[in-house]
Amino acid sequence: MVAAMTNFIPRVRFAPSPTGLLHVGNARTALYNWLFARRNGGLIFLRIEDTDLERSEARYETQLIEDLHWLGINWDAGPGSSLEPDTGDHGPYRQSERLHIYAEYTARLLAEGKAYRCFCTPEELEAERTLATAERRPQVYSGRCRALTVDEINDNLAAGKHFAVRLRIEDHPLRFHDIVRGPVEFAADTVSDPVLVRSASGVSAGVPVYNYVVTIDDALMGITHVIRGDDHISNTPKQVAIYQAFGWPVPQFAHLSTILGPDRERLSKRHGATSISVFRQMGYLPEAMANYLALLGWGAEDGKTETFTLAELVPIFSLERVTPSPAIFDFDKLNWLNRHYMKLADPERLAKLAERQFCLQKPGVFPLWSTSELYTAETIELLASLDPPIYLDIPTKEQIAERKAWFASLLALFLPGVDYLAELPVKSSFIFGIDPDAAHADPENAAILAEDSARSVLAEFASRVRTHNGPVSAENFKDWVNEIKAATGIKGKELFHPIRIALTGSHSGPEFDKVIPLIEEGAAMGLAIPTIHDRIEQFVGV
RNA sequence: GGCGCUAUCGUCUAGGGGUUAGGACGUGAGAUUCUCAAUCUUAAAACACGGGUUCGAUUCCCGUUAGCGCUACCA
Repeated sequence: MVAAMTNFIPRVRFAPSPTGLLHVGNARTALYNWLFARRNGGLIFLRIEDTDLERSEARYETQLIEDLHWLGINWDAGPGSSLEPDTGDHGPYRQSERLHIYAEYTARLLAEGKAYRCFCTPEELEAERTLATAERRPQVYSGRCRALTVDEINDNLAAGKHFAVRLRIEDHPLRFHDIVRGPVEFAADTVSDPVLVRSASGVSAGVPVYNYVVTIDDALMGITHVIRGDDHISNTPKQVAIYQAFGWPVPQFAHLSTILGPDRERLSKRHGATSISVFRQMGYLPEAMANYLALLGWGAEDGKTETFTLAELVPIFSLERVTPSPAIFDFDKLNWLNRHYMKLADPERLAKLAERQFCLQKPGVFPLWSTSELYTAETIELLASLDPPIYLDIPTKEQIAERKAWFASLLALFLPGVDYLAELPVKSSFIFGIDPDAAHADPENAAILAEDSARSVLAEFASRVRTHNGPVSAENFKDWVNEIKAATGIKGKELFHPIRIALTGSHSGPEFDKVIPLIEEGAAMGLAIPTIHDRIEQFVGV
């Protein structure tokens, strides 16, 4: 590799437009840039492409930075850089703050005759294009204004005609090396002389266009490897021509394939979650997301290993192993990875993240302890010692410990069955109470409950619950089940299903000897959770 | 229409002139369980098509087809 030859330091950039939430495709581009930079001892910059002032919004930039950090990606310069202030030696890193830079380069190109003024109107250009399509030719600009004489130009200027600045494409093939696709070549006559600077009157008058700006920025920032989406392949010959016109070295390119939805169309909102923020809100773990993204278009050399931390990825990542073909986003595999990382995750961290999900979905019961984290024990004591005392409506230390333990057993019970944390409150919903009417109304439940055996089981069970004092333990439950089995001769499904429906609203769910204590302990703790007794009264009372 | 990119199980991929074409997700079956999930075991599942080159091609070349991207004075 080039890097091995000298003390050459690769420089890459991630250059998103802050016009929306960070999409998984862009996130993967960012990740590959980051991995490449870290692998090769290079530098990575974040450059905000906000020249589209109408669509760009500051809040998207903030969110973007947050999402990248969440994934574990950092950068050496640019907004949000943790390593260097925004004033890096090649800044500023927002294109809107760089507008003053480009004019001198345009002047230089014009002076050297490498660019020219184009006075063609949009209508004329449109007519050229329709003609070209009709004649089955490539839609390239005719180059009509290339040969304008000095007098003609001056006349046009004097007449107040608007002009764009176009680059003169030399008559030789435009080639570039693409690390993931190999050599790519475009014939010169299939590429229009690109517009560098707009002519149109109005706000965008004289504003340089994307292809031009990107190229100048990349060159000025010393970018050596341009790693980006493959929707830029067709832009690349134009950019190469710009590098050549300035006599700048052409960087290496790596065009990453598109990420598709299950229907082979570009992944979009109608396929479900597509932005990093949304996955994050749903309670996906960043290490799962990063791992999945890394796997989407890249594979380890052994062809077998699939789970990697970012740190493990860095030493083995290589752009040469990136696949050129488009990849379909597989939610199932992401879920599998997320389950994998949930098993490995620190329980405290998981509990914190999970509690957040419950706070959103079960506000009547939660938060269990997180409010208390806003106050120190000293503050609480101090307030309580005032005259008159102020008691904060927050749990005591003992209560918090108790609740954390309870929540931990809830997690232990339900975590294996969920793909991501937001599913937790849904799957465990019955712990917090059920709707007896809905439970009866369910057709499968109704069929089970209609059996005579179900009636006798429930009657037997209810009488035991009613005569029992205090919380029902797993032992109590086991004894009762055995007693009922002996008394009625009913066993197996016929025995368990009706009880399960009465207690949980469904004929399937986690083991009773875990569920029963969870319910009773939660209720005993004063959480808004109906006891076994409450549930039976409610259910058989219907 | 033009230009370009792509093509191995349903999906992500490994491989590479001679292989039982490997792994993972998902799916099926079995074990376990009152049930679900989890877990373990196990099975099915692929080189798009047609021509070359070659003793031999899924692998190299050409073409076809299909998919996607670009085709703007958007980014």
